[in-house]
Amino acid sequence: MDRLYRIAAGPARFQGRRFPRPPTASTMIPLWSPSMSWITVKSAFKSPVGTSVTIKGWVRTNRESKADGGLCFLAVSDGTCFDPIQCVVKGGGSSAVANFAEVQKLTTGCSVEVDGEIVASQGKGQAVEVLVDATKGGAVRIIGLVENPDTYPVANKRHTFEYLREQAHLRVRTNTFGAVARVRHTLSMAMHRFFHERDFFYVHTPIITASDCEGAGQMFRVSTLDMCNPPRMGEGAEAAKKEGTEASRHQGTREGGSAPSAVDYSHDFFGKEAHLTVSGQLNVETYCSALSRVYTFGPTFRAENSNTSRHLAEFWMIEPEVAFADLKADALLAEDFIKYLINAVLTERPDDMKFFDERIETGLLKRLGDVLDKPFRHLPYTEAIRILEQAIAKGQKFEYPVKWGTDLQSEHERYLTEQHFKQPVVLMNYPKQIKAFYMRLNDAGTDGAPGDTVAAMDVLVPAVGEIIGGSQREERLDVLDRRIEEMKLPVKEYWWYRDLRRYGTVPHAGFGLGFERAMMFLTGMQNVRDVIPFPRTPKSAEF
RNA sequence: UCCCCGAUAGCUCAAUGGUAGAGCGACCGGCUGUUAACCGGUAGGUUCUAGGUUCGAGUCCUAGUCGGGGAGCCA
Repeated sequence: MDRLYRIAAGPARFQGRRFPRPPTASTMIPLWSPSMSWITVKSAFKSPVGTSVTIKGWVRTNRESKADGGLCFLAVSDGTCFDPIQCVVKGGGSSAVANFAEVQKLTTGCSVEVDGEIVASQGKGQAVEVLVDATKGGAVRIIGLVENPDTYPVANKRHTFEYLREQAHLRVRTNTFGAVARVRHTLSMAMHRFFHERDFFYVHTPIITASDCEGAGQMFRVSTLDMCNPPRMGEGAEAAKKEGTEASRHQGTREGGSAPSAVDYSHDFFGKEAHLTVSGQLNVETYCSALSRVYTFGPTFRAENSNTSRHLAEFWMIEPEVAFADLKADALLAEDFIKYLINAVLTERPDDMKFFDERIETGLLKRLGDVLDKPFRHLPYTEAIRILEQAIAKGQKFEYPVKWGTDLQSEHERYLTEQHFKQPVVLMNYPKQIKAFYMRLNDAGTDGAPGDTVAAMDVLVPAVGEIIGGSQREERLDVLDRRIEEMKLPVKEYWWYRDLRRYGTVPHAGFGLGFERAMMFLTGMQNVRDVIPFPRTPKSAEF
């Protein structure tokens, strides 16, 4: 400890023993202090006029002028805020920096270190700028040039998002993707803060799962077996070994002859089949049954062949779980959560949000403000069906029929949230046959439903659609077992999940919020591939 | 996975089956406390891949690859 921190006060005593006093914010002297030698562009903007500063960053644009015997206007960004800072580099007389000829040749993307003075700007477009005058110690040190500016992938001009996706390693240097990155960070922090402030504990649920019981779509296999010659079950094992790769080559064509027997996963790394997780919920429920309020936030994997602007093979999901909570409480938590996130990005990243409002989605700020103003509309599924049927009777056209007991289609959800209510809608109490086994069975006739319903909820928001899916969980072992049986699931696999209902079961509820969908909702970005740094989609895992 | 659309200069897009074009960007010059600058000039192409039709294919046909929009699945 004393190697890292200088201890300001003497040793403390705890139960009679001497301990170094734990460092506090006021006694910690940071070892890593870049502000000693340079400051961020963000803090340069906040520095008073007259301050000598050094900044480091990348050139966004370089404009030249013949005024004052020669000037270069370097817009330099270090990503710490939306705006680059303008550095006015002198090129005439004794004020000229020594390497002015090189500075003139700087192009978009070059990295530089600039010494100068914060001054009030003479031009329009910025309040302050960095004056680089050699007589006042001003200098520009070139750190890295852009070789062949003609082919620099993110030249200073408009690019389509489709093109920039192919330049994912450089796209974060653009206005849009820099803003996305900062808002994404802000959203992560706000999300943790929201739960932390409400006594939730962050639980790291596993990425690899060996239980095939999560049941939320196709999974990616995790294996260390030799794909060309995997061990086989029973007698087939010997045959497969003899035939070598021949056997596996015929795996796909199971016609005639002896089909190779199933792969013996007892020889695999975990001794059984393993996959990447599709949800942390079942695991987090175990911690909920001891810590009361928990959440998990991590990557989630779906091997579905989904080719849409709203799906990724690898995405991040936030899943809170609350003990002693019912569906109503769950819905209110979800609403508080979404509003907290909106407020956080609006107050913490006003520069980026202004940009999204002006260039990405006109009216974004108003849309988000409207969501903050009104309570979410709660609506039973059964009532939603009635509204949709009435809409059809009045002439509204849908591609898919509306019928109690079937899932609502995207077009139905969009109608409800974008046209009928024009605000976020929480749909509740869905027919049991279209929802997962762990959702709590409602009493017969809840909301006047003609069939059995479960305590499920979906939060639908304009422009994005389903952003949250959640439910009250089935805490009654006998009812849970009946549901597992009805859905023909392997009850043995759920032994530890069932244990939670055997030993001190409690009502509990939770939801899952797709982090990238929240990003789309908050930024107005229309493609999920543009709100995650390195998107993974079918046929695409570059970078 | 299904339906529709697309792939031509670094980028965005034109080009009736008959010599490959523009804007932006880059480079050079002019002008300017500039800032989506402006004006003039220069360079830049195996038209996604493989077949096919044709005297002749960027253009028509077949297959494939990749990309986009929509749908399903969902978050």
